[in-house]
Amino acid sequence: MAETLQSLRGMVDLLPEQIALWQHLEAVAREQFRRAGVREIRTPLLEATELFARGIGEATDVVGKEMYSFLDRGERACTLRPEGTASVVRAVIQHSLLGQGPQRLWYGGPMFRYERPQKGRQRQFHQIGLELLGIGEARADVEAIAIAWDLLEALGLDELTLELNTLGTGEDRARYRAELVRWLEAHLEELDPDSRNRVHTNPLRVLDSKDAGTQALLAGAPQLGDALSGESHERFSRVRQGLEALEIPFRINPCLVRGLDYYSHTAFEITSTHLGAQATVCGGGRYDGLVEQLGGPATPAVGWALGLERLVLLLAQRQTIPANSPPPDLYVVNRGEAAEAWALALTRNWRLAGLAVELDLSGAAFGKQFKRADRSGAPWAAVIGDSEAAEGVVVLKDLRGEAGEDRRLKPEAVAEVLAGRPQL
RNA sequence: GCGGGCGUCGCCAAGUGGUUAAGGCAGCGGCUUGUGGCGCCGCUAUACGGGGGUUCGAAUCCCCUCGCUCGCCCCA
Repeated sequence: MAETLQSLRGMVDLLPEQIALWQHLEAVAREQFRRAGVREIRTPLLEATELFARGIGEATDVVGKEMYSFLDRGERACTLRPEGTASVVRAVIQHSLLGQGPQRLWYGGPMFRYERPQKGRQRQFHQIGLELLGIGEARADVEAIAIAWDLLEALGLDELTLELNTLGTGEDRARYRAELVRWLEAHLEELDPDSRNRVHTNPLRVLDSKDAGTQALLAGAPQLGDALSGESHERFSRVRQGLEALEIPFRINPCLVRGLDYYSHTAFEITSTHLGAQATVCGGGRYDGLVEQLGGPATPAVGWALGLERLVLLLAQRQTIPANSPPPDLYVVNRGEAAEAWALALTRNWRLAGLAVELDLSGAAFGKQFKRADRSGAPWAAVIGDSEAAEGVVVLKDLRGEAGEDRRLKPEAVAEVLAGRPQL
């Protein structure tokens, strides 16, 4: 036997058994977006590396060490998209969509990050995301969050926590960052080693340290809230009031810092306690500077992304929906040269009439075929042997009924019987 | 990139140095050459992730390697 091949690390197959769950998820999301007046956009999986470098930020982990990047045959620097927002913004700019007014868009599909796989994290993973472009109102943040929240509720998920924070404007954050770094440098000796490393690479992250000693120390650190302008404060309170008015529960988390550079003002995460270490199901926020940074007109925007693998883990735990695809309506048992040819034609006609029909192609003994018919889960079997083929009739057998007798019917009558309108 | 755990048939799983490596499920064949669900019998070509070593002898011990998995970092 030849050596077997495997999918690449972190690239998983979704087998037929799991597909019903995924399709359910996608259907619920589509319906949610339809109701919310959000249109779908599809962008390429492959983009110029520069798009992500400029959009997400050179210094972030996503860009610095997690991208699937390579040179194509024309020596162009290409990257498999690690997230959706940058591509959507690029497309919106490229096609001047903002000239038509604000854009309410959603996207879905695979994303790629070169990370060590673990629970709820793959190298190829799937996101569904929302972007509201051209709307700067605090109400847009609230609406975006509400759409995500309602989508998760429509999936039957509860025990979710919405965490909320504000990052202020870029200037607010830069001012605070400098202040925080000064303070951290003064207390360098007291920090845990992990946090010490982050003082210069990602100082805001230190606030989120899991080390108890560091957390205690941080009580005396400068607060992001104090560095915010009055306008930023005002804006954040409008977001909070909006959520309260919609009765969407949330928790203020001053340590919540989004990793990507483009965020400003509202930042939020929806987490579950049933996922292990990778608890974030949905993450998002406002990114008012991104469109301009990518060469478009200054445009406020807010959005989020949902991680589908994590949702699937939660749905599978809850057994919210059946995981199997439905059985066929009719199983065609057939044997004999003339019968087999006729069965193929009949199967096609029944399918054209809208029935889900499985044709037994084994040519095996009737007994075997009935066994398979039974296991297929089909409620009915059509039996076609050479005598039926000669007479132009089909034996219709009720596989599930108590006293279901076999009936000899014209093939045209089969669809009627299955539809519950027997015609004798 | 760094830690921990694990790798026996398609799936679950016994076996921890010694004649032919249990068992269950699934699959296939037969009992039953045109009627299934139950039952019985049999099969899945020497299957212990791969390579090397120790030993009279290894799935069982050692080394290396690959893979999976959980966690760190980071993120959805």
